Amino acid sequence: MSTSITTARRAREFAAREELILREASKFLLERGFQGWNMDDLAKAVEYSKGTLYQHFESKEDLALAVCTGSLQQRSDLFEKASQFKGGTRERVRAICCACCEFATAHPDYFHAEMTLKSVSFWDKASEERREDHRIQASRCWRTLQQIIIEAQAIGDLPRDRIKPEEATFALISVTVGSHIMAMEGDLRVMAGITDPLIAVRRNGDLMCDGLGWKPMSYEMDSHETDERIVREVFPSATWLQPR
Amino acid sequence: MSTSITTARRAREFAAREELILREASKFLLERGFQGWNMDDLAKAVEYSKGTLYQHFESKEDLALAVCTGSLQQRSDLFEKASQFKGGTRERVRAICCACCEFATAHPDYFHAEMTLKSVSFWDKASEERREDHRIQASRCWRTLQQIIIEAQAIGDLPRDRIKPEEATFALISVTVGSHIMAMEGDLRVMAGITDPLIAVRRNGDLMCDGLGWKPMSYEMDSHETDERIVREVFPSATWLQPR
DNA sequence: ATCATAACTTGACCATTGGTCAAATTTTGA
DNA sequence: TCAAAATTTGACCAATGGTCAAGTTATGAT
Repeated sequence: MSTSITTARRAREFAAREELILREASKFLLERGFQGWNMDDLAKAVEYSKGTLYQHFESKEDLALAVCTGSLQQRSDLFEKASQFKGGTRERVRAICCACCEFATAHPDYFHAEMTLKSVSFWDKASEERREDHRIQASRCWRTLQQIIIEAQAIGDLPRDRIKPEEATFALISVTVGSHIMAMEGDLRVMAGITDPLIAVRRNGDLMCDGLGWKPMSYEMDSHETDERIVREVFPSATWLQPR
Repeated sequence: MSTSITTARRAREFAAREELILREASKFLLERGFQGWNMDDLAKAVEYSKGTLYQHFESKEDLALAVCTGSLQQRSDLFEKASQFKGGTRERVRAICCACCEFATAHPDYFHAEMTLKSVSFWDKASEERREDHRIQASRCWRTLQQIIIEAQAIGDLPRDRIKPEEATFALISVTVGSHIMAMEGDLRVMAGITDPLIAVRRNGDLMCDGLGWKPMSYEMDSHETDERIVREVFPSATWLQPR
């Protein structure tokens, strides 16, 4: 009876419960921030005792990191989906920016949570395994974007002499993350006169691409029309694209 | 005796002690993150009792926000100093980017702390007065940059038809913040092959300016020579500029 | 010099919460 | 039907943010 017939079901139930915990914790974390909830609340919400929670996660930080990694995985999934959009390289980066918008709609406060976790004292308290998972997902995002950049340089849409692919990837990731964080900031939105923060995210991505010399330039293409095609083909259930 | 002769000294002593508390708390916050220290540790470090700390700050969050606002004030000061650099508009944005490098050197973990504080549950626990102070400092940064952009559009260095000044400001603030955060990320630095993160920060600022169509373009100017002039004239004690 | 009052400082104490573990409960397979 | 194994539980502990009555010091009038 080394592998009983029940072990498979057990494993499935265990995984399902972990899902449940992650789902509830995700709500708490994104709505209230790391400090805004406690493990007793969560135990009550999932209808298991606290001890059971600690059978899945070795600390509150470990759990929060797992939640973030889950979000990041979805982000990577969206990136990969976007990168398969049929079109020129420049349109495909635009699709990546659209993936960011799709992600931001589903996880509006992800980056705050993420930044909180990056503080030394948090990161240390999570398990090494969980940290590794997070690194893996982060690198998936990175590689998806980098792939498009390499291709663009090979085709000649993006200058090869001016910038190295890693530098371009770094620039685009930076502007995307920065725009997200800033766009979610209430006061800044007012100052910037932003009505739709997600348009601003895509716009900033465009500007960075222009800076990289990525052809065609943003003022040579119809962004809105491109967005409509991308949404139709890749994110049909998107809610964030306003009609013109 | 409505205003005794001692009241002035008292006020001075009070202010001095607040400085002391902020200085120590700043060390703790930037080295260990919000969770990495407690009020007892801090009380011991400043050699006052915990009760006295709470005469200055109404909660740990309130104190942490005050620390961040202090950092942000220094950031704004550096921005204003940089904006007075004698040179073309494009050189002056470069000077702002240099101010960011100067700031990042002195406050390497500022943005992590800042992001942590932005979580709902933190922000709520700080006093309204302290939150207002923070808003004021944030808007100083914003306005300094915006001023240069308006000037550049007036002179004709920056196209007026393509983008509104607030949009340009938003784009540059976003890329700066994003670059900072990403540049401090160990794993990403490896992937991006970055040896000096602060060069990458300035480079991204350059690329965004290029995207905005800000003349002269980055490939038409000698960035390193510009940096040397900026450092000599505005940040003479800077340590972050490598010789060519 | 003395003293009543005001201003300030202190640290014992409280409530909350992350984390543990012995005991209780349930499941398993014979 | 039952003993052993696996799982779940929640009382309990330690750490820590925050309070406040008691203690200490400074003040200015006499």
